[in-house]
Amino acid sequence: MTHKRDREATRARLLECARLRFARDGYDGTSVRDVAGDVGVDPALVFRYFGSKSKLFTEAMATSSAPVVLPDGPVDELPAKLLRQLVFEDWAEYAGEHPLIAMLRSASHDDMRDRVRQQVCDGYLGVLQELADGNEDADLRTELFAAWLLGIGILRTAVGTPTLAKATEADIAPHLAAVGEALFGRPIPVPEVPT
Amino acid sequence: MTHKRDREATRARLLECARLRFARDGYDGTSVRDVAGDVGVDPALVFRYFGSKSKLFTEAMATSSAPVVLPDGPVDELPAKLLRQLVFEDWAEYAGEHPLIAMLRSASHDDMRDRVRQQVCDGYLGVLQELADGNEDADLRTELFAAWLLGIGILRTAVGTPTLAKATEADIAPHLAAVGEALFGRPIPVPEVPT
DNA sequence: CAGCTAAGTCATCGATCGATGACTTAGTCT
DNA sequence: AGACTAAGTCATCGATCGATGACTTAGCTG
Repeated sequence: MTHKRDREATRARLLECARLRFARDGYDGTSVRDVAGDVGVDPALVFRYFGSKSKLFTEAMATSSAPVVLPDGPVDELPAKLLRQLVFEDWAEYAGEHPLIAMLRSASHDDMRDRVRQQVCDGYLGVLQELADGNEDADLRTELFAAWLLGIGILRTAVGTPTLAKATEADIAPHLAAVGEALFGRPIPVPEVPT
Repeated sequence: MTHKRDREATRARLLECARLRFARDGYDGTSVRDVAGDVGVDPALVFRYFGSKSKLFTEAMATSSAPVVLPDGPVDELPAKLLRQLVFEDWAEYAGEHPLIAMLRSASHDDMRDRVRQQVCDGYLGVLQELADGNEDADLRTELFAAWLLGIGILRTAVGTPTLAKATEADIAPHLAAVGEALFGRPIPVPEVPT
């Protein structure tokens, strides 16, 4: 029965609470004292463990027990999987929203902006690109589709538009198929929604 | 030749600089001292004129010499007009972005969130709704289209995705027509782009 | 010029924030 | 038990922020 004082456990709890705060209130809206208070620990400990608020943010966004993993599988099913992950998955560790959308709350800082762009470009645009193969303007079509998914997520949670906020995956699925086909010129199957 | 000291002129300059700062750096990222400094005036004057930082923000976002005016005209042309206004118009007074997107930078505050939602719902969704007439899920289709426009704007300027950031209105126009038709089941004319 | 009014300034307060370094306490090992 | 180490705390600094109230000065009028 060792460790009531457990460095790694405390560190992990700090990261967990930091994730929630940063996702919900943004970088500026979250103080180190807030995070430390959630854990019930002295604020100075945060600096001992992470060095600075900025490094705490970086590590909190990078590490998660439910990490963001890009979907794979047949290309035709990617749009539906991305919709599910970006819009409908309940990212409990990030206050309910997808980490990317949560991170946009802190995007008034240039380095956060860069981080979001890099994540979008290197991640989501890459897996979508295959869908646009064979079309001219393939890159543009890809980004336009990504813009749609991102916009849906933002309108749903960050803005809180009435109909979209209540919409289910099954409600949106047929329109996903229609828009996907319009952009990529190939049939996009309606995802199976678990009932 | 009266008035080197002109209350209304100074007020107007304060509002102008506040708009730029708030749009570029967000609410938290902008200090009253910043705005006063831009105008070359004492920070205390800001409180004398506007009462509080929050009221300064409200008035700065509400008043503009280039006010946001919802497009009208034939419904078929609305999507193209909205795309132009939301994504391609250079809102110089708001640091280049549409006021709505600029305002999203301050959306970590709940009242800002409410303001954005109200503007979207009462404004843009209203003028778009007519396009979805006759479809089932009319409200949902409308919001999905609005989400697309918003997402394009955000990906273009706030995130800075490479292809979209360089895309012109003429590049996007054909895809606008395709997606619009997919969502609304009616032909959406490609907008005439001035050359 | 005198004097009034309004535009603008100065000094300052209280709170909060990120950050630092010295200190205290809990847990383990001999 | 006593000492050593690492986990956590305390006191505090310096900067910044929003906000307030008393003060100064510019500009018009008689």
